[in-house]
Amino acid sequence: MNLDHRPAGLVDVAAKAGVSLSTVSRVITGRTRVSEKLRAKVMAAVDELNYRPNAAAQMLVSGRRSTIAVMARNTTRFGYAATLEGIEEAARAAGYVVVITVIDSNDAEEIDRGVNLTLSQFLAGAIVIEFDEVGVATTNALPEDLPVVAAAGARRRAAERPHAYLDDYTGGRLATEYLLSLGHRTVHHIAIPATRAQSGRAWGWRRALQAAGAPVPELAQADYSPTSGYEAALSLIDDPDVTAILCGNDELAIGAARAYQERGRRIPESVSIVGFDDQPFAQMWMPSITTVAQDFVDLGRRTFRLLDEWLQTGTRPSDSAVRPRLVVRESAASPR
Amino acid sequence: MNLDHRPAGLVDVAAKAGVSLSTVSRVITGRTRVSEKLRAKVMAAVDELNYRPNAAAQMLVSGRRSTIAVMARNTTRFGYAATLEGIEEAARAAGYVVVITVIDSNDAEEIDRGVNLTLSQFLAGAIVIEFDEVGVATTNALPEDLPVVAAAGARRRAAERPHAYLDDYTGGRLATEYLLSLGHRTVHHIAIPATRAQSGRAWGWRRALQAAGAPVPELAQADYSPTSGYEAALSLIDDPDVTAILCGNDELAIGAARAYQERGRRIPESVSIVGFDDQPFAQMWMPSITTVAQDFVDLGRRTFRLLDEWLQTGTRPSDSAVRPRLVVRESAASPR
DNA sequence: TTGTATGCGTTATCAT
DNA sequence: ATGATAACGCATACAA
Repeated sequence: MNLDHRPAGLVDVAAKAGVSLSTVSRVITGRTRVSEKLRAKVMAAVDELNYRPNAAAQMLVSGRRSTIAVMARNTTRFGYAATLEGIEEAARAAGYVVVITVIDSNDAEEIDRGVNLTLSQFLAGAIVIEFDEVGVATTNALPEDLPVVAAAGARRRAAERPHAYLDDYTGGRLATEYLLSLGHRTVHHIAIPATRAQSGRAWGWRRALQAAGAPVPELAQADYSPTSGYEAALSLIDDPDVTAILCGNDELAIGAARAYQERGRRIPESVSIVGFDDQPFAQMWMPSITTVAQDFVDLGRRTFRLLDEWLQTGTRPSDSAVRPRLVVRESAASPR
Repeated sequence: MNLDHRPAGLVDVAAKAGVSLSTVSRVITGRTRVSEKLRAKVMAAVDELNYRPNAAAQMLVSGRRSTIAVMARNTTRFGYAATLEGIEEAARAAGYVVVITVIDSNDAEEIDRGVNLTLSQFLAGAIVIEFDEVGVATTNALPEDLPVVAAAGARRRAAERPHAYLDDYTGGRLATEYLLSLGHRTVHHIAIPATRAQSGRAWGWRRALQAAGAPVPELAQADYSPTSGYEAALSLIDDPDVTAILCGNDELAIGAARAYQERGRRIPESVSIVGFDDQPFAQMWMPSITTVAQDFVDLGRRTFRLLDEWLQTGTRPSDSAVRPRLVVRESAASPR
């Protein structure tokens, strides 16, 4: 039958059902009443021809945009992936389709390519996962007139764009205060990369130390990987003053833990280690890792809600914070 | 100036540049030669008006589809996330945009909702991450006339769709043979869920055992999480015949390792444990986990290439396998 | 090389 | 309640 491969259109359905094109359109969209009789005929034709509306045409004429873009540097690391999950889930529930673009590097040209590819879509809005500098640069590269919200790893003071954020400043304080309350003289910090001079968690760590009148050690910079936590720990391991380490994420904490354990140092007897994020392996580790839980999936949902609110009401939404929670497990205890 | 918020169109640019609409179209698409003089004027107008082509209109008229859909049950677990990464990377390089839809459950209605949402896009093709039964069901729910390829966790004999797959049958054999060669009388298996009666790796495990004339123990069924590996190990832990365990993934291996170590059983002295996937934590565990490395990112790339080939040539591509590799570390050794 | 005219599949505005 | 018809923004065959 259908010899040429062009998919059936409204006209084809109309012809087969013996009604006008606009009647078919009406039963498809369902916005206007149509007699039961015709509706049935149309549905039959739709089924038979296996008709699917052409999204491009619909968008063109209606101007209705139903896809949102998510831009991120990474999609596999725990925090990023979980945030994406939250966004996708909320977006799908609201009838939006999600296109994802990863921007691998901070190179301006690279960013431009990604932005252009994404913008070639007919977008309702965009969400940037702004856990790193690439994210920040991406947000800045996006046009002013597109509704853009960010999922951020920390609060931004003077952000031009609305954002939902993890209150990791508070998380950093919480963890540090906990360690101090255990009797540690001070707390060292192995830090993840930050979008600013220092991450929110590093900031909270510093504040808590200062507030307690404790010395503020120089922080050890790492990236996100267990290996880098391992190496950072090696630089601390011979220092007898190091009795407690707050790590910027659980990967670092696990890497650091391994560095100590390999050398025969027991945790928490010899050093206390606290992580960040509460990712699945944290509680499986031996000893299980005390950590600051951050609900990334919720962050993703909130971020989408911000965007949705903007699109619905037309007014810029205000920022939204997700609170961290200290999860006490086995890797931290009183010194000695 | 631009009081009403309608974005600039080809007409606006043409007016401002003082040329015809089609000239503008030509410089935008770049498919036809335009004099340098006019091209410059047009570009200036484009810049000034900040013109962006309307993707919907372009698609409608050209019929060119440039977005592909990825459907998956999950996007955060290691294998899924890494596969998605590979797909996205390859697709972006080829100029495609990726929309992602997660199908949370095996419920037919749920699947239909996801499929319809996705298909409402103007798709060039779709990729299903078929690591589980939901993936299989999703593939089946997709229309025949849409180019669909699958990224599978194992080879499918009579698959209706082209697919790239992890040759985890071979991986299972490799790991089992290795354990046997170490001197173990047999190897137990803690299995991940499978899309068929048993996973490819379970099949390879069984075959290797049979080929060696070793007894084939009943397998312990688990899901994907460390916790379930922990629990499965608990059911094995009192059996003195269990000297070697092959786990369906590294999460299970780590969970199982913890179960033994918690009870004071040393690894590999007391039991050998081998994992699957080689995810980042495998080498951080103490002892580091011997595992079968699977390159999920490569799987993603290959899957996209299959689809791309199909779209370019118009002919169904043939399947593509990614080979596993045994990574020997510390968690397996000769018994006693 | 450049401009004019037509049509892509749909929704929305008119009549009827 | 239903049917004609005019946009929507762009690419392209054709004319100049």
